[in-house]
Amino acid sequence: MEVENTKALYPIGIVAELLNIHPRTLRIYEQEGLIKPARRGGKRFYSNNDLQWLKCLRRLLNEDGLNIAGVKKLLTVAPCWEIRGCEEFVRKSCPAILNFPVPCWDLVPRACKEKGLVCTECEVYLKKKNHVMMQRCMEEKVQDSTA
DNA sequence: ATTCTCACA
DNA sequence: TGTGAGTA
Repeated sequence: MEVENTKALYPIGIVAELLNIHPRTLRIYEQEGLIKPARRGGKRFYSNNDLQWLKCLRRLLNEDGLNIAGVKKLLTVAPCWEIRGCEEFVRKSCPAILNFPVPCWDLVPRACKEKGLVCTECEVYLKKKNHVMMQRCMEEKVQDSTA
């Protein structure tokens, strides 16, 4: 049965235990804008989508040689909906990438625009590349590194 | 019992 | 990144 993956259910302690990530680290990820857990009464609560994203983030950070800055960059240049041509109603119910710090549908390729530069090819290339990376990452079966 | 923020190593 | 302090 498909429950709401967007519902914030887990407090930071549970998430930390489930993913073996120090609470401090989780807070830093949030501080860096890489994750946006819900807030209830000043407390953080993560959804299943958040967990999935965290697993993906972990892989990006630990295995794919990316750092926080790198992941941030990735997120700023990956308007997947534009690449896939998703309708608005599709975007709003996208199960994979949903609880991102910045909703994917709000992302706008701005790197070049701000500079008044028009490197369309480069932009498209990056978007596709990022899209593929994100898709693969989110789809991957994550093996808990429960050491 | 838990989490929060902040400072410090 | 991880810990300890002092709260809420």
